[in-house]
Amino acid sequence: MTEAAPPAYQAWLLDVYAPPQAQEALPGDPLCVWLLDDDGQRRMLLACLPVTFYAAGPAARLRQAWQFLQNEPNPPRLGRAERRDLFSSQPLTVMTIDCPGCSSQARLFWRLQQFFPDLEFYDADISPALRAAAAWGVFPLARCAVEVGADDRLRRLAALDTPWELDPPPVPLRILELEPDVDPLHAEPQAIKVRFERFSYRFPLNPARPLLANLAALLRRHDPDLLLTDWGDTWLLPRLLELVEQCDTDGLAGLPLNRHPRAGPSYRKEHSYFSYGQIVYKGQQVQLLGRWHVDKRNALLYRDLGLEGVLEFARVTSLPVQDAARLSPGTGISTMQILTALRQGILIPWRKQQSEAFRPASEMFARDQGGLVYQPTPGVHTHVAGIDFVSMYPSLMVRFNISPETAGRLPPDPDHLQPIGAQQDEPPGLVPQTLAPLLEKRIALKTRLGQLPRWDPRRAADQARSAAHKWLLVTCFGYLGYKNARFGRIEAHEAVTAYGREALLRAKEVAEDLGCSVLHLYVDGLWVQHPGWREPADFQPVLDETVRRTGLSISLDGIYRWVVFLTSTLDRRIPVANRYFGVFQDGSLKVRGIEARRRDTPDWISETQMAMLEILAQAPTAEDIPAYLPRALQILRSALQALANGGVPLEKLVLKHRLSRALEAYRGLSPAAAAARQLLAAGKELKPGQAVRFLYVLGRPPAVLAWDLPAAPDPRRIDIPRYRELMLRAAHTILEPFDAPPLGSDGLPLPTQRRLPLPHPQSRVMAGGRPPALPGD
DNA sequence: TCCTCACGGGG
DNA sequence: GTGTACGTGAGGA
Repeated sequence: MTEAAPPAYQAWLLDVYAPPQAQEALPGDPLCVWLLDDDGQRRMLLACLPVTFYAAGPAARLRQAWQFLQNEPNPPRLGRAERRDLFSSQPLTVMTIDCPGCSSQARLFWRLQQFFPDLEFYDADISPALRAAAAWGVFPLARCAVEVGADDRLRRLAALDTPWELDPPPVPLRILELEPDVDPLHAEPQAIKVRFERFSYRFPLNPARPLLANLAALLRRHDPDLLLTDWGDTWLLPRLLELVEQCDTDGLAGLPLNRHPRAGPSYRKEHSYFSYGQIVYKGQQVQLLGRWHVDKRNALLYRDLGLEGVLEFARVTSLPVQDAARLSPGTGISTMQILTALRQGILIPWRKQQSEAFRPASEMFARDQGGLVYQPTPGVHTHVAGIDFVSMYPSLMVRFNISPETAGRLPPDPDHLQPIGAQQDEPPGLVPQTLAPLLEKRIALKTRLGQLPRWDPRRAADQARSAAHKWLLVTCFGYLGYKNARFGRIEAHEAVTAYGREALLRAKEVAEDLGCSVLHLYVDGLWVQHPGWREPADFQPVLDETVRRTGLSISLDGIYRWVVFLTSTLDRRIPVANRYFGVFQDGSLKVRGIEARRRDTPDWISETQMAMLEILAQAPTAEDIPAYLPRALQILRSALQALANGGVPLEKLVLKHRLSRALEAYRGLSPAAAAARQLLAAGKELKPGQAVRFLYVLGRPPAVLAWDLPAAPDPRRIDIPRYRELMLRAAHTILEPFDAPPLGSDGLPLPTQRRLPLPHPQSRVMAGGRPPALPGD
């Protein structure tokens, strides 16, 4: 960043942002653009990007706003124009407000909406990175052509590739990893560990001066693009900044965390928010300028996707890498829709005003049914294939052009589901346009994954990238029906589920027409049985014909050696839709809804239940299962013995619950709330969305002991009978379908009378209700 | 027997 | 800074 940039060259785009507030008054209101050159230089260039936003409302108010803006210190250029509003058929007349750059736009908009809160605003809250993405066609890590002017400012930036490349050139990023020697929530760290490539260092926290000097030297020497930390948001970086203050070294220059000159990191406060039907807790964040900070412990997306997935997420959404690692996938899909709208000149509402159009309640009930859920035939089944639609909901949106602006004109009933090749007489809407390339790339990635040999090093990266796409595709459906989404519309949401139900029913018809019986249907998947069929090729005609009749792609999840659909534990006559387990022909298990799949189940129980299932999975056919039951029971008995002897590590008995509300808001004293209170008394406050860990102990209910207390738990207090009960219940779940006799408290079969076989209900009820889960594929 | 609370899905 | 299902099962009163 010291040498002058050549007038024209190629580089990777690392980041785009507005200068920090203290430095806003740069001439021309430029953006900061970070580039990584081929010679390894990291360079910050300033770039001008004029932006326009819009206001609409009654003419008299707009005239007042016009006057107001003209009296501002640096008045923007004003005008009148017609623009397309996604939610109305007529173009909208708007006041255009041209600003020299993003910072002045943000300031003007802030002033304007304070004095004119009754006006509607469009394109008003778009981040600089998105503006740049729309104007220049660039995205994070894009390979770019760069032209630099005589004033050393960026004159032209243009992407040479697209986010849809399957094999983007690898970007030689420099990554410095930082972590304390112990979890700072449980102990006071004594040292900080640093890793860069194959070097690692360990610096004591005390005394602070040499620590800071060493870290500063490493930051200068390696100049990393990414600081990858453990607890960097909540502990490490705040602590380092404190030490900088205390030592009164050179201030920020003493520890160059930021690459941006003369700017400190920015903080975001901790908060809890609702996502995916549950409260999520996000700790305080420390964001850097000119380099990225990602706290592995506080970045949801990073935890799930890893670096490769996060980079892919940033590429396809255009979100800056540092944000991409931390945000939820819902933000990603929303960003992509905004970008599509920006590029097409569609107005982007500031706050969504549009709400669900009034409809009589009866009609709501009739239409808003969610995914189709069947009642499975309970018990053990063989010769069953699991068949799933591939990315069903996003595929429906693309194929049937379901989008907020097209939803009102959709055919009223789903009989219009047409086979492949059907003509679309409307241009694709905003949502399908946004999704189509994503779907295409995901399919291409998955196809390639299927062809890569197991040992191929590209597999891991492709898998992470494929997972990033899956997240985006899964959330786009929820966003369509979310009332606060900018481009959401409930009718579009309902159209998707209606088409989905129709497609699933057609698949069922196909299977039945070809002589199969259908054991179960679940939103985007079906389980079909044919006594004579064993090979994938046998079921292929069902797949092919379903593709023909629905126009959607479908895939064979696998053929089961056997699969068990469970009944309700409260009423043995009622099958439940989403509790089942089975073994594919290759011996791998598929397990849904039972204890081992639940996050709140103690590890000891999950592991024992899975170990028992692994034994049953060794049975070559369903008829052989009885011969394998004794070995499964043996596993159970040794687990119970270990429990009785104190041979189970206490951490394997820990239950985890996520707190859904503030502690005061709990009505009764649930086990989780009781444990959280113990922690509060010990000075550890948990916020909604954080998990509380606890053990069951002897005593009056709720007899729990919080796990993260300062004092180590006393093993003698463990409620052994209760854990035994939980374990027997989990064992029962998987053994009962095989008519295994009931178990005594020692895990031995009880010498009682034979039980009656399960009654099989003849009537299959199709339940409504929204799908409990969203099909990705 | 009622009420309250957390979980699922994906990989 | 962004998805407020809905059915099941467990725990407590």
